[in-house]
Amino acid sequence: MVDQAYVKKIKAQLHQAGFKLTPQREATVVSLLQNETGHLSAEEVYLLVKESTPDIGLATVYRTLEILTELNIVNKVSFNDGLIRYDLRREGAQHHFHHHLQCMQCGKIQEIHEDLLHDVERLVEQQYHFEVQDHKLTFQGLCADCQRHNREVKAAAAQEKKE
Amino acid sequence: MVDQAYVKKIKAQLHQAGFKLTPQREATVVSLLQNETGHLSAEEVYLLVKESTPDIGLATVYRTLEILTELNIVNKVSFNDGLIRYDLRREGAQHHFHHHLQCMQCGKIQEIHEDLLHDVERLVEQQYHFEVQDHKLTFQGLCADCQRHNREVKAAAAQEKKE
DNA sequence: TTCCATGCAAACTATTTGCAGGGCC
DNA sequence: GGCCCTGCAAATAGTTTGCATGGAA
Repeated sequence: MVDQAYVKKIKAQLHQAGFKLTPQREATVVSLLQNETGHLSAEEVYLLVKESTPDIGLATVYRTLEILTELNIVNKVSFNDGLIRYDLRREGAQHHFHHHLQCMQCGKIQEIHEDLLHDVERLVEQQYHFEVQDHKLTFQGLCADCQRHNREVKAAAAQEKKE
Repeated sequence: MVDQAYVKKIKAQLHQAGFKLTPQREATVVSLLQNETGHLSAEEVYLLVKESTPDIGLATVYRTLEILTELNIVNKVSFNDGLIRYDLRREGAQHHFHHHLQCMQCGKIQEIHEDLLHDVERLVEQQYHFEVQDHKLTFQGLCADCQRHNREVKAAAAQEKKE
């Protein structure tokens, strides 16, 4: 279920930076991998890790997430709910962090892994002389499910009016 | 210095939503307008407003910023420093929130008011069936000043090596 | 032994809330 | 009078830090 090769790679990255992959850190990484698109907060990661490693402390989770952020294995993201959320970069996604679709009705967060910004980044570099290293892009709007749901509600209301 | 017509418009928006433009609220709006690209935190807004309205409370600033957010006059933004920052939407920028360039070296935040995402949004709507209402886009990298600075440092180091 | 890493608890910081008072319609 | 708004202080919530302990090299 979890990509062991990726865990190994992360272990190597930690070692190279002078950190060890302790059982707590490994359990944290595994939880993140098992919820790759979960956009988990520190607390949520903590609760998940606790299932496999019950006596881990919340502070350790915070410290691990901080290390993973430093190593650019995860990115901090925020969807304006007051929490920092931790989002795993995909293996190999060195220069292209994925994009998000945030539904303002149901709150669901979808991911887009296609690189949509290549041309825009070239333009920014040329026009604003800004050297782009990374980006964060979130679209806010209505997901397909909520659009359908709204259409149905609207149709039902029209029907009722007619009767 | 401050666009009075815009203040009036905001006043009208508040009224329409059932709020009053009290002196405290007006002072807060004016401070935001005077620092349109300042990406101020609540605390920073508070300190600025205090200059003109010394006995305003921090809670009032928070409450005002919350109202302005609801009315889509400001947007909350976050640059991963743990603070919520409040960014004035431009008058008329109903459907297009501006973009940000965040320099990872000096921390400066630049704004881009050109709409760069029109085509990308069409693509998202067609391909992902997501109805885009708004977006948040931040590029992270090196601003022109820091690039120049780095080149100079590098050149000086090379020069020193030669001598 | 040395050094990193841990869990716990305390500290800290940003933000929110409760409440009594005050002003305006 | 009723209602919204305010300032203050207290409460809350997320995150960070200090410290004594423990384990691996």
